[in-house]
Amino acid sequence: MRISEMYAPTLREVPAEAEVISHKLMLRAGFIRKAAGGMYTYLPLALRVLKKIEQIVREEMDKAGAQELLMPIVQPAEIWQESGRWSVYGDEMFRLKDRHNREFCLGPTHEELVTTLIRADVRSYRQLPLNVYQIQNKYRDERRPRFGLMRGREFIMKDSYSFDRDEAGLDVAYNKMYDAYTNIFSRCGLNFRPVEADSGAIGGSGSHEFMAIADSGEAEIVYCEKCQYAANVEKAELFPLEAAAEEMQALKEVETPNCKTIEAVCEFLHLPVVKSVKAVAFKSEKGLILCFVRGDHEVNEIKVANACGVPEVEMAPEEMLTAAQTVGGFMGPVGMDTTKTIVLIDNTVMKMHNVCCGANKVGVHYVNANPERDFKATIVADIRLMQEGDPCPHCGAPVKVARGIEVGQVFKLFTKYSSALKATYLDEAGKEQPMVMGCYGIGVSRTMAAAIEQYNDKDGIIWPVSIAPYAVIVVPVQMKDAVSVAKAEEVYQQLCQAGIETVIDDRDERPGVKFKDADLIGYPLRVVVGPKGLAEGKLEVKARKTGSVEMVDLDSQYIDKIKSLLAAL
RNA sequence: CGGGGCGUGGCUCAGUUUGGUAGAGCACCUGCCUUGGGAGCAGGGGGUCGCAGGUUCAAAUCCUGCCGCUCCGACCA
Repeated sequence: MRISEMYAPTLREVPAEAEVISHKLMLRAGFIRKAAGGMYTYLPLALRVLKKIEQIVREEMDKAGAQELLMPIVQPAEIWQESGRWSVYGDEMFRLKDRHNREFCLGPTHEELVTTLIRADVRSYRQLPLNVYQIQNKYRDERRPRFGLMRGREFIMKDSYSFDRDEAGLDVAYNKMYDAYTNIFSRCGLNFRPVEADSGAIGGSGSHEFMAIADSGEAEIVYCEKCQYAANVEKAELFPLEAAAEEMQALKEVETPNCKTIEAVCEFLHLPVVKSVKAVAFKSEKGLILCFVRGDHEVNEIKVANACGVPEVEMAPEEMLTAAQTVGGFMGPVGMDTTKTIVLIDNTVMKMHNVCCGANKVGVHYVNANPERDFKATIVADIRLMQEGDPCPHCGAPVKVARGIEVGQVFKLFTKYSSALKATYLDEAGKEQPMVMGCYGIGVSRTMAAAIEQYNDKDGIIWPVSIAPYAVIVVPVQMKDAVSVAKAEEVYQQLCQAGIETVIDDRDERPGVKFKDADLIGYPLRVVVGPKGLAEGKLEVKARKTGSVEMVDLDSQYIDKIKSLLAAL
């Protein structure tokens, strides 16, 4: 490819709309252009990267026994009504009608379509197991698309679905996908980590997310350096913390005027924050949920929802609360009617002694409150958010916290969709059984963005060789020097013939312009051909990643030398 | 959906407070010159100032409504 002919318009300045580094660099380096909020055109360079990633995905999926197919993006409403998700999905689904006024949606995911596909064709246990996948655009009308390709309304996804006779079969399929994903992200050069993820209403030990480690990631993960434990904070389980034994003191009301935060109360009463209990109120389909955690802990909303058996919770609006509750800091568990309101107490709180908590009166707290004697729970559960330094649930060592970009997820669906959509098979006994399903997703376009988030510097992108749009750029540096221009052309041709994906910057531009563009786009190797090097019979080969420059003799071995330099990256 | 910010040539932005001939840099075109890290000079093309109303002799500028983008929050198979 000749740069003079390539459609890759680079920008000197960053468009104002971009916030994260991958978005800025993809715009500046001529990889993407925005068509609408959360929707982007992939220019030729980006498409090459996406195809590289897709190829890796295909190879690993095929190796794991999955078969590629392609389902329509536009899906009929009926199957979504049948699964019950037509109404559940809400505004996040792009909906449309055809000329006959029939309803459709743009597929946000394909469980319904694939399940109705398979149920029509698979009747016998002899046809199982089956694992199918596709790579196509998905559509989710996000409330807040952001960060360029990291959270778009249209994005490229590899989604696959496994169908098995039973849970043992599902485990096999799941583990194959887990391994395939590990191979895929390793081959893409990502710094990633599989973490345990929340599996919501379906429950079980049924989900892992593959997180590309990046500060710009939207997800928070915890991990243990001693054992291999790693989890999304939403999921991370916590055992109750034991508090040292103490003799119970008499419950006492104290005036705490103007103390609106737990820190203020504790300071006023000269108590450590770990001796206090704070409250957080949520709204759910089961009504008000009052949660209590230790003063220095945070509530994990996902755990709250799971503990109460509701699909989701949100912060309670003021009108659901009393004055003492909303004025702040004065809500407490003592005296609550646990049959009328859901009082959800963190398991650590139930181990505490002589604690300070709100007295449900403005300006008043209790001290020396004790669980069981002074307050009870409707539900006791682990509802707090794991924090840095909390004990690892596997080995007890203090955990670390990091941020990640979710580039893939593997999920055991069990019979959620096969039951709803009646996807059954006949077993050996001729008995009808629901298929046991798993689903597995990879955000292909997001993986490209994640790679840039991980590999960049002040000059631009630094592509891992495996997914770089081209491996090598040849730069004739003195366009007036016909000898070196001709030599550059020859080198370019020979590298192409050797099967190395190469471009030549044949533009009549000054060297600085070419170098800046090459750095910005992030070709792994840059081969400069100029009078200086040629005088000594050498090429100047610079690695984008390390910045190291090597003078390579322009002899019969130079292509092998360049190949080995590429392999070393 | 709640709260903030912003919409002026392809890009980055000034001009809006205090109404009076639409600007700069970059990019683009022509020529000269230059060539190892985004050169220089000269000339040139390109903008219904987001849209629609309103006030005014006169609106990028003031008023009203709408749209879009963006940030924070909420939300997220």
